[in-house]
Amino acid sequence: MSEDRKLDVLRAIVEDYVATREPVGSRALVERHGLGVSPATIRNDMAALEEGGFIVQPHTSAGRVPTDKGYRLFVDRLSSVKALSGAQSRAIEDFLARAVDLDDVVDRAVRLLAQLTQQVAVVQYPSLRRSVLRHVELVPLGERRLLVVIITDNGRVEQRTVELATDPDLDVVAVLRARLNVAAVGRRLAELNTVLAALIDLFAPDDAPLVRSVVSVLEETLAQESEERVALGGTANLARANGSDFTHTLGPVLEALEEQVVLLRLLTEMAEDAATVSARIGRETQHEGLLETSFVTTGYGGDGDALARIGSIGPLRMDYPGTMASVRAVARYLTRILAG
Amino acid sequence: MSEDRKLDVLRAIVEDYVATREPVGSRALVERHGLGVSPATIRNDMAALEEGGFIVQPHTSAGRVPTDKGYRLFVDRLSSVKALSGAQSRAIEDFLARAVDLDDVVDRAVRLLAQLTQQVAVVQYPSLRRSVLRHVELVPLGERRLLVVIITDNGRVEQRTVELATDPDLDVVAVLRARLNVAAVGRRLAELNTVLAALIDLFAPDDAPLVRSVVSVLEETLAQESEERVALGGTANLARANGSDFTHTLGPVLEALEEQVVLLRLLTEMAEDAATVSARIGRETQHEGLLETSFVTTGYGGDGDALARIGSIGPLRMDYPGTMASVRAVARYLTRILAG
DNA sequence: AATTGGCACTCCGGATGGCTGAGTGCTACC
DNA sequence: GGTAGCACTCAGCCATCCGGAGTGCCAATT
Repeated sequence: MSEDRKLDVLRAIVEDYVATREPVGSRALVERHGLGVSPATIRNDMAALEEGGFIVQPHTSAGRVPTDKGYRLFVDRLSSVKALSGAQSRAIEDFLARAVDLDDVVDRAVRLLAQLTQQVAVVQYPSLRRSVLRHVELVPLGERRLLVVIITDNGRVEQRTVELATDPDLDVVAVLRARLNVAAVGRRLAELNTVLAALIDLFAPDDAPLVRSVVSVLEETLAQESEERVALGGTANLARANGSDFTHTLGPVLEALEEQVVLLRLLTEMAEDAATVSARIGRETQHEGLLETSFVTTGYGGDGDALARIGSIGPLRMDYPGTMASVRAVARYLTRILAG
Repeated sequence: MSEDRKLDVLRAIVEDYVATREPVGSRALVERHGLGVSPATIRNDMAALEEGGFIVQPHTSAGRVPTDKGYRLFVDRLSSVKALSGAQSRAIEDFLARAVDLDDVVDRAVRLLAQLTQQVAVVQYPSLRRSVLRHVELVPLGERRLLVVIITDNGRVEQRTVELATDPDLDVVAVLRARLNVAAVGRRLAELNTVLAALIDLFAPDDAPLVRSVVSVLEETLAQESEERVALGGTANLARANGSDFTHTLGPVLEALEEQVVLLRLLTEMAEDAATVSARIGRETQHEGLLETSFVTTGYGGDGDALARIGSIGPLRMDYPGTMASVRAVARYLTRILAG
């Protein structure tokens, strides 16, 4: 009973099950794949695989179905990421390039990935903390209010209004704007706190309240944005007439998807993974609602370490190589667009 | 056979069916509501109602179920909008008041309404065209790019970058910024086009390309924003373990919800309705996927005519009075927050 | 003319039972 | 180790049956 063949059998089971959504038996296996042995032999191998926890039978005398562990082995050792066709690549790039602003880029990426994988797409907004400040703008709004606009190098714009005790002195605002920009532009937002603190001392005591307000709003915004946002799309694919994978377990899945916290936790965890394209399979997601679900993600927007992540969520029996290919492709073009 | 009793019967059928999700028969009807007549009498009334197209039986010898037309009559003549408890009102106001910016307000409103109605909530972003310009900011970004930021009185911020042929002259940018603000601030965005056109002639021919670029970006943004965006929440409520209303027709509904165009069309149509809280019931939505669905909306943010709309989507057999109450309540507080 | 009681009729939904076919595990054999 | 054969298991399907809820209609009552 060769080890190699056992792995071949597992691969074949995964592929067939993904394709047909039916438990796969020994006969079908030898017929559809060119393994040069008899069903009985395969049965022995399957018994061993079941022993190892890679496959199970839904009931006595049915075919076998991969377990989480089986898919995991498949992903880690038995599959390689497909390449997309040239036409597809061009279509992706083209579609993303039409975006008018960052929100639009994210929106398009979500729709695109949902379309490509026929699953749920998730795109995390580029992290404020890791991006580089390009400009800070202060706009007096009258009524003792000041608008603070933060612009980063990847096109993200964040705004807050500050309520002041008195109408601001326009000259002071101008000076503050200038100093802020000199001191902070070109720095990563994460390292901004120290720079900002030093700034306060440069102003006359009379102006301190204004400066302090603005600085604290900036700090708050940065702190708050460590809890990031994600965009979601393609939820309809979960219920697709075609693939009736969930039908009844669908509620919990939708609930999990609405809880951004859950997605964000997973995304952050996966950022630590060694592999460039990383996967969480079934119970690996550590979340009740996602038990029958896998999540494939990769980073984007980074030179070196990524700005944020993009991913696709689908049934346990998803087309892993295909999904990984799509996710990686969209991430690449996304990176290119944001850099350009 | 009194007309009044027939209507009472219809109301009772709707209420019972909404409560139990089971076709309701003549016996149950006389028992649960204090109609002082016998089941046989009710049967006659029901026959008449069926004749009129207000109810149907799913199959011979089952109870009756309201039709779209039946619900419509119920909504128009047989129900009145419930009032919310004081505690509920305070909770709503409180929750919305914590928002930090416009996006957050919208986000909170969606979550709140989804929670209140246990259905899908839809909030349209306040229209740019109807709001008043508060400030335009121009930020040179280097590399021949200029960021244009548009700020409206209700806190919405829109930004675009402009690609230029040459690096802009900073003095010209400053002048342009000043003139833009003088000319445009305080006006509704919809009337901006004419104002902007006049502006170009004030500049020297050398600067015309710059001015022209900025102006055309502004115009584009306004034009583009007539197709607005909506925020969605509570989709998980559709598949709630509790209410298995769709189970199998759920796919098309999710698809429809993802198509913002569909929702926007409905919202715009409903803005024309006379009633303050307006409803589209079943086929009235004119959309395949929403056949088994009703959509209850109302405007918000307006003094007089509304800035945008907010609404709730649920099964045909939703609690109309309750939903209408929640929608109206959230809209009111939303209006208050945006005005403040 | 409206209401009511009675009655025959319809039909859904769940329960029961038999059959089939796919698939397995095992054992004996190469 | 690989293979062939065989007995066994069990989900899924179909057909049948039955009870109950609910109706429509008619004749009797007020």
